[in-house]
Amino acid sequence: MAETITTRFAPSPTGHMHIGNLRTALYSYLLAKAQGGKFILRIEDTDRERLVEGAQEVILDTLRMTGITYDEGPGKDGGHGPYIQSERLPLYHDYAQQLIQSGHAYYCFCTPERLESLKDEKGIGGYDGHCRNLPPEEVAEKLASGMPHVIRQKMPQTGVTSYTDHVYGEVSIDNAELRDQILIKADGYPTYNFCHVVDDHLMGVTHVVRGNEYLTSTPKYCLLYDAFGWERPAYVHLPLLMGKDADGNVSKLSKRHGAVSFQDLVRQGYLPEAIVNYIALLGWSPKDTTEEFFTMDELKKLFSMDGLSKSPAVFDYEKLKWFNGEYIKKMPVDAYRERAVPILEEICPPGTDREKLAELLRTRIATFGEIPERAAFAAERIPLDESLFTNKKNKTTPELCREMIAGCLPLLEGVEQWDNDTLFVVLKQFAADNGYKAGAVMWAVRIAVARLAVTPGGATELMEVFGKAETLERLQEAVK
RNA sequence: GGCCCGUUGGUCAAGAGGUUAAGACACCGCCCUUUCACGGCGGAAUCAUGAGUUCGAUUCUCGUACGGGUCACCA
Repeated sequence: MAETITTRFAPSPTGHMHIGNLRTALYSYLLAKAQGGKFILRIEDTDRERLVEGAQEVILDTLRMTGITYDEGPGKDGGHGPYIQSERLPLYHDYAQQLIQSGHAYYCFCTPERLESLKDEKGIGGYDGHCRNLPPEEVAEKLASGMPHVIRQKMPQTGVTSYTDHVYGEVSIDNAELRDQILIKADGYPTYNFCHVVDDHLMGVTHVVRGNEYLTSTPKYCLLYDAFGWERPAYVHLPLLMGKDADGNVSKLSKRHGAVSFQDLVRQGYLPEAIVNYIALLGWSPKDTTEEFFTMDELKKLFSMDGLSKSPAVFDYEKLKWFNGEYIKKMPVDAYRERAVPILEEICPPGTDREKLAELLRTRIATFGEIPERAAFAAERIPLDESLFTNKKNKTTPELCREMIAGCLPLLEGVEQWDNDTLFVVLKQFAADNGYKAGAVMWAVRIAVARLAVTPGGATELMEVFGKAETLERLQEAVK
């Protein structure tokens, strides 16, 4: 049997799902699934100060909405639980003790103040190893007296630590660069640096997929594996997602670049499928195809590590919008109506044909969030700006427009079958009978009805949306 | 600042020694057309830079520049 792989997604419950995190989850999931492997979800809630209520739900909801399903995780024990780090505390302490026994870790009693004094004016400066070689008696004494302490990893002070990343190749760091990082904090909780290593090993994770901000700290984790005598996992570091600010500067994607959480994007009217499709292509590209549209199932078949890019990718909201617009066009009619019509029902007067309007809007919106704005002209009669009547191509003027509208009004009043096709025939005939250009009549009527230069449909389509009564009132208002 | 990583059009990107250097978004033009949109067609636009290796470098090597990441009792 072929060797099976296991990946994981290990988010912190921060209350929102950053889009970069989501992409990490996606790639991690896809990597496992592309090879028939296992995907684990683990909650890393060891930062007690940043705990947010309900945050775990946000994570679970996001995964459910995007179709990223885990084989093991909270509520789905696969024999490696619990999957929430705060419920695994004794484990970490046992392993930390093991490291102290073997001389790979030690107690440190330095105060936060002393640590702070070690930093330079730019806030840079690491631990100096002050407690590295405390006499055992002193340690025992301080421990017995209940003095606050942390446990630090003892780094080698010479030599080089290297590992091979699947994206970036060999990465080497001088051990002298490594500081004695904290494994167990003063509050008894482990740091990410420590517990993720313990958990990944215990849970059988074979491939660690994460953002490239961990690229240079990975040697420290490798050293931990070595200290325990555990086999190091394969590392797959992902290029970062960047945002571009108004000045054109790029940096790690954050709130200042716009909506960056999955929840925000959904709230703005983006479809999960579109978001997934777009971010799948940010930092990865499929082989042998220029295709842009992929379902999760297709991605699962296509994903492979050699399609991963090394360079950071700028998140382009324009392209996301385009994807979303395409997904909206592809939605089944019923699903689309279910989302669009309620929005229109809230803002448009009762006589409006909301379903028709929704249909007209469909090819013109990129997100559902645009609907209220695009339909505002139907929500209420905006004042008519006479200058809109002037149109070069159709050679119309306000005077001519009023004349044409006044002329066709009686005809329209007699129309029984109030729909686009009928109205179009009637107005076209009216134009022909009176020596007007059809385009000119359409222009006049559309402007008079919508009071907008750009509308989500032609004159007669809008007339159908407004209904007979509202249309006639709007037209009469225009020639008064 | 030290260390690490990266650099193909405005953006996402394919290509990995010899190519007219794909494709997509955005942009521009034309067509379709009762406006806009959709759709169709076309266009402009890229290998950061210097040196080396080579018959030949976008592709390999080194330097430079620029960009990013990281140096927490955060993950």
